[in-house]
Amino acid sequence: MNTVFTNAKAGMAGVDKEHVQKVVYEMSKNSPHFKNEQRKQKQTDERIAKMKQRAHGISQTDLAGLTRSMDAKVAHLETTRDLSRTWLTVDMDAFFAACEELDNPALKTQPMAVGGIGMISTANYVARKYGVRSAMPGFIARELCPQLVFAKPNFSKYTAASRASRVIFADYDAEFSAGSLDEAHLDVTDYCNQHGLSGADVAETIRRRMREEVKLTCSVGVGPNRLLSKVAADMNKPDGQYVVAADLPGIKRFVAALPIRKVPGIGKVAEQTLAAFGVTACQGLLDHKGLLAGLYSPISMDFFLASGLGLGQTQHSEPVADGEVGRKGISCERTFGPISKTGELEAKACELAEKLAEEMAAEGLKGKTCTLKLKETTFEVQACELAEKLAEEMADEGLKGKTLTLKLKETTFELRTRAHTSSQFISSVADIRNVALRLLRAEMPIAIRLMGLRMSSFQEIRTLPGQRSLSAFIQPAAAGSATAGTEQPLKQQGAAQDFSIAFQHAVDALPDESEDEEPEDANGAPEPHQSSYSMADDLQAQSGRSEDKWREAPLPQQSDLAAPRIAELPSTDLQQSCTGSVGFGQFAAQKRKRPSGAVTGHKRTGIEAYLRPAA
DNA sequence: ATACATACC
DNA sequence: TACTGGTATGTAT
Repeated sequence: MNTVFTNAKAGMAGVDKEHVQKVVYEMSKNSPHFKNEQRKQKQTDERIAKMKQRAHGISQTDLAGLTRSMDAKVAHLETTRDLSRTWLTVDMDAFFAACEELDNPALKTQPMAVGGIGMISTANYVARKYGVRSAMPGFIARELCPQLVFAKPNFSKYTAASRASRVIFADYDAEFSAGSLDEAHLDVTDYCNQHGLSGADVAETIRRRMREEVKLTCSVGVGPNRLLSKVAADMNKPDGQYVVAADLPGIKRFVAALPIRKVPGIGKVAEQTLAAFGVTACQGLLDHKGLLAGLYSPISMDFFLASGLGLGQTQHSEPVADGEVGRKGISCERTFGPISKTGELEAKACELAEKLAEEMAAEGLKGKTCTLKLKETTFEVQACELAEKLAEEMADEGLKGKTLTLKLKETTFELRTRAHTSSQFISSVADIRNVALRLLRAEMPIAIRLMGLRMSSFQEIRTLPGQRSLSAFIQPAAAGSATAGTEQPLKQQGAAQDFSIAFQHAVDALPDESEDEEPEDANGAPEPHQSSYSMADDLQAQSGRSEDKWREAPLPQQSDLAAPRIAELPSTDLQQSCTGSVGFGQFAAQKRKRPSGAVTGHKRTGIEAYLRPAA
């Protein structure tokens, strides 16, 4: 049973859920994706079974001890409660879709989704009535709503609207944090005190200004911390607001009844594992704290209990220190649809086919062998292109990193990640590509639909005072491109204000902003022929691990970098057929030590069942 | 350090 | 026919 697209969401009231579920199932049931979903569900079921077993082994005595220990934890957490702050979470309504309607008002009355046949990122509220929602593949959406209009995503438009909204936010909290293009968290305590206003007043004002100045609607949550304001922002969507008062009994009542799935950080899996122990609302997190402590990690328990108590961040996280790299990683990933299989790749396939024709004549090779080699080479080309993209993005931010992670999504939708940490910081196309190709070749043969590269472990940039890069100084909010997830306080009110006043002009002007500084290589040609970093040196330095088979593969020659690359790249033998398309996906693999137990200033996602090693 | 999983938008 | 892309973090080894 596929439950992916049937979650209760804003705008889903009155939807024929049974019908939607049936359509989704019928469209999915025979696909590799569905098989993968079933595999993952089985994994979750097994995890739950293990947890049940473990729970069964907990004696009454153990349970009493665990409960006492959790009581102490609750008592401590309670001492950290701060009800003196007023937080706002502002969430734009159907953001991408609303931006498209701004440009084409005729769309307002039609069911419309931003995205394509493969994937939808946002649907307007008309489309949501049909069960169409974000993260739903377009072909299923079209089945649910045949009249559905698809709008092509236009990120510069969304970035411009986002910036216009941030100009407003900055008036109420200069250090607001942007969760994504369409969401922000504001500590409006000082503003409220200075102007004798309530959080609800500010929420009203922001919503009005958003309507007038950006021509979009948003929903606002008000609460004494980020958790509560965020949850509140969802309660009256769209175009509404909700206040969780800074009143302890009221907070406890509000949270007790809150379904755990509403808590940011509790997703589909945690919802299921907790439900297996009777926890469906946040009150259950407190009621069963002893049992849960026997099943989940201390980190998870801190998070569960804080959530159950309605505790959340009350202060902005530390600003990124000068010379520090704010982000932890940067990545590029791509799914190769039919497009990557046609055009250029096919032309190259023909070239190779010609070359191989002679051998075939001499040795009687079959055409199928030729095809397999082409497909493998295709992977390498994709890896090279991703390396180029990644290097470009890193150059934009002046980043150098040590750990490169290759992500592969097989045609079965199973994921594989392979990482290599270099002895030196690298950033050039050549260095990234060399590592990427090594990692990739060790995985051959493989049939994939998605490929990605991620660089992490960045070198801290130690700029001298006054040496901040021009682009970072002028456009702090734009430097990271249109990707979500980076938090960058807006400091440059002057420039941004102008932007807001001339919103439409700004939209037109935007594309220019992304290309500043850093002259590019002529014709996108490869980096200089010598590379600052040699993987061979790394191999020597790390010779203790020579049993890794990818380390034995020959180093790609620098000449491989010259276009056309495909014919020159050495290809290795494939044992089995690669059917399906080629793609990219990439994943983070990284750990940061965090003070456990510190709830404030600690963004937490992902709850894992914690199974202690068998004694 | 590496691999895999979960979560958010 | 057809199910994204980018970032962060937790768990296990």
